[in-house]
Amino acid sequence: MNDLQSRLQDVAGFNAWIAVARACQLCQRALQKELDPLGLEVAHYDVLANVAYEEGVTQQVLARRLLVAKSNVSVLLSTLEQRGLVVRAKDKADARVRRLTLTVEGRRLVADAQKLHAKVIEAMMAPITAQERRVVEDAMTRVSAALLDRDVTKG
Amino acid sequence: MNDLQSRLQDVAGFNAWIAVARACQLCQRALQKELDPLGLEVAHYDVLANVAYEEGVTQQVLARRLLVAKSNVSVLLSTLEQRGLVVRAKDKADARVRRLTLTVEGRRLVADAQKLHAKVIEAMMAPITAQERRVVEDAMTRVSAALLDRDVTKG
DNA sequence: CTCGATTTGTTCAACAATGAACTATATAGT
DNA sequence: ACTATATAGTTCATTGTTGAACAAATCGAG
Repeated sequence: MNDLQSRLQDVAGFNAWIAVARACQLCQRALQKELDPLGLEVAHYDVLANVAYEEGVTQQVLARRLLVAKSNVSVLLSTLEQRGLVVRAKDKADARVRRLTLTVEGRRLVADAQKLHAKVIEAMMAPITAQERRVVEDAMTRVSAALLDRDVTKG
Repeated sequence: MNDLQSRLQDVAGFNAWIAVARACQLCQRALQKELDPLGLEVAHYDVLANVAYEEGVTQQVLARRLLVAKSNVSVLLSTLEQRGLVVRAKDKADARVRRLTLTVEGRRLVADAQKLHAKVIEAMMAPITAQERRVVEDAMTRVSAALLDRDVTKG
């Protein structure tokens, strides 16, 4: 097999992936710019949004879901707790785990943030048809599955 | 308009976007794991790959392309230069700019790294059909355009 | 020509994310 | 019961990334 001149460009899916990665980084930036006025980092927002989505979630689960280190979640929550946005409550059944809930102010802030987040998503998804969105979601879900699979298999 | 119970989930394209973001993070991780044996960070690889793609590129252009701070590019290049992988040559016409080129060893290393990168992309794109790839690339390109547009328009 | 405004790249201080080491609780095997 | 193992969360040192301040070179309007 002659791969002397095989270039990365020629790998099937390479250009598609570059487009995905670029869009992702740009989205991250746009979201951060929107959240700035709320004094909220994207990382903090991600935590709040997930707690809002599932009250009583634990830090470990949160870390796995957000794909960040649990030590990071710990630090982020310390800040958010000091700001009075979340509370870490001890679990009755298992003294190790802290169940996370939002305070009233936390709920208010995350609602505001989600409106801004929705604005960004709507703006950037505007040029994409409903059918394309379905294809993208479906394809990316399978990509994630393939990556997780590989991760489990190889290491 | 009653948006009292409007949730982020209901925003068209939200779930598609979550899938994209998740796939991106997982890919970043998988790539890092592959590059570890070469003693290469993804950030360093990104720089090398771009210089390989366009020899003589400047640091500013590189920073814009990679969507990172130019100060970061400066630091990354210092490391890569010390490792003997790239050279920063003064431009004859404009004494401010440094033209970047790979050394022989840099070329060798980036070739190895790109083989690993190709492996990751092939693995994760395997479950996606050629047609889907086209849709994804096309859609994500338009998403990037929309985000850049918004960025320019708004601030 | 020349003075102000831009552009390229560097340095530095602040900060955010990580992995490793740690404490404490819980679970399982004998 | 008792030890070993695993899990939840914290702390800390290290590292990477950023934005701001800066120096050097270029450009441009008058």
